Amino acid sequence: MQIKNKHQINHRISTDCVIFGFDFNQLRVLLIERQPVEGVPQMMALPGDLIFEEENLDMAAGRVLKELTGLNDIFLEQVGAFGDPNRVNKPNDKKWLQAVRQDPDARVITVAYYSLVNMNDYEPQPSSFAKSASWILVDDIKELAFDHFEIFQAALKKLKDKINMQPIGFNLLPEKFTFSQLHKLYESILGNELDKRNFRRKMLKLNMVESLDEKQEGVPHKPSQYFKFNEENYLKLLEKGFNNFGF
Amino acid sequence: MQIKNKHQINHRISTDCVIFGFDFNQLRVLLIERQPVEGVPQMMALPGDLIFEEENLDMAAGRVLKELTGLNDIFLEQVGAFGDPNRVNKPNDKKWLQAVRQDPDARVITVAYYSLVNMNDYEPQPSSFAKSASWILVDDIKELAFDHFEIFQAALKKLKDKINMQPIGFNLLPEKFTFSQLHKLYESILGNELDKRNFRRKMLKLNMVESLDEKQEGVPHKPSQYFKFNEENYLKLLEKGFNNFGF
DNA sequence: TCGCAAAGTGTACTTTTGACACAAAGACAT
DNA sequence: ATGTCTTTGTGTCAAAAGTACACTTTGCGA
Repeated sequence: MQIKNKHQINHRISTDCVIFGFDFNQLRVLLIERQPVEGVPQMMALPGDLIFEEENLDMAAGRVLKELTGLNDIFLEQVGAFGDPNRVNKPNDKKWLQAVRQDPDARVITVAYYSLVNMNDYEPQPSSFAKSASWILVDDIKELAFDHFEIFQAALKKLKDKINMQPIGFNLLPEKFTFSQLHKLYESILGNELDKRNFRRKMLKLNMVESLDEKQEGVPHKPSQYFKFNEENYLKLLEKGFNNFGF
Repeated sequence: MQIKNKHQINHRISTDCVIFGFDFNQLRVLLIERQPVEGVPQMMALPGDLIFEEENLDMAAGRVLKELTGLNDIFLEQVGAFGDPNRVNKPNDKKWLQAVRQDPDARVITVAYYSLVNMNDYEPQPSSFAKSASWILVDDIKELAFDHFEIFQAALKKLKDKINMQPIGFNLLPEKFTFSQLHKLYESILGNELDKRNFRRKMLKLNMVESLDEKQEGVPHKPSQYFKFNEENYLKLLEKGFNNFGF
């Protein structure tokens, strides 16, 4: 192992975000439509951007999220780094091209994040790339540009694993929610059915949700009670050396 | 968000490896002694290197592992990307200095990996940085150079979480092992005691280990049976939609 | 007042967990 | 050969958790 010029390679680092939302029925991801490019099949992509000079990784991901959704202080966690010198499709919007042209040998490494947002809070932003954003059903995502499909899969797996270890699902719901919304959310994330009664029993036993003195109104059936997440009780659970919900 | 020069920043990407080993009693990590540098307190560091031109991330981590331990085809998994433009201590061995000097603004981003090796297979390599490597008890690691302590903690957490989801612990043991070695291994990783009988019962129920027709010899006490990991049975478990061992 | 649609509730059975103590095997020293 | 030392290996019982399953309640609207 010697000192060689081959170390002296430039890298472009970007960040891509897998932004999950929940429409009270199914799980969705916010994807952007890429500009059509000749000879390249049109595919959707994860929102992302190059990293600015004065930013660290988390800040860059937060910025992408903010520019796209208008949201701040949102659940955001790293998935990992992806990238290969032989990466097939190079990105081709203007910024990327400009950056890459100046140094054609630059490799692209992307640090992926996933984020959980309450879809109701989302408002499309006027920024250039945000205009073409839309919420796509997770089950309908079959391919994405670049290596974004691989990133998406890794993010989804991470979400599945983590929902068993931390109460992160509440980030996808409004502050007040019904039990069936919560139930459906867990089913959507985990990808399988959960018995309604057993789910409710376990949730209540864990003591993580708290019933509010408020009911649904105007629904053509028995109105459901509203609940909210109780963080204090969750912290108590943690102190007891808790580590797996077992869903 | 406009096209600005601030995008045009160069990055050095390195990889650092948290290499875990198990001495049949406690968990250890392979650390290297850094060259003493004036004015900088002497601390141990994770082995790592810049990424070569023709490599992808996984290959670079594999190369570091190989140069240090002589081992190939070892369990190796990404922990994540770390790095901050304001990173306090910059590395200071020669390669790093040379690389960084040519572009003093270059930011360092490191992609961390963790690896599980059988300590018995390890043989110190003659390569420069491998000479100063030694196995340090996990419990004795209180500080490391750069942001390596943070990386180490993230790797250890990942190991703890993952041992409940996949049978990765066997990578730390020889092919044949005794039940108490396995038991002690799980205790070392999880950081708490596990009841001997209950541990054995669960392991056997899961059907992941298989008893061999071979016993310890020459030990001044009742010799223990040898066991080995049974991968087939584990795959059957997976098919049943298995996801958590619950240790 | 009837029908509809979703909410909300309990029980019996099985499986898993958790706590706990003593006999068995072999090496070695006397 | 006998005793001592050290670690292996084993079973039970009670409590907790998980699983499977169906009917009543509520409010709206026709």
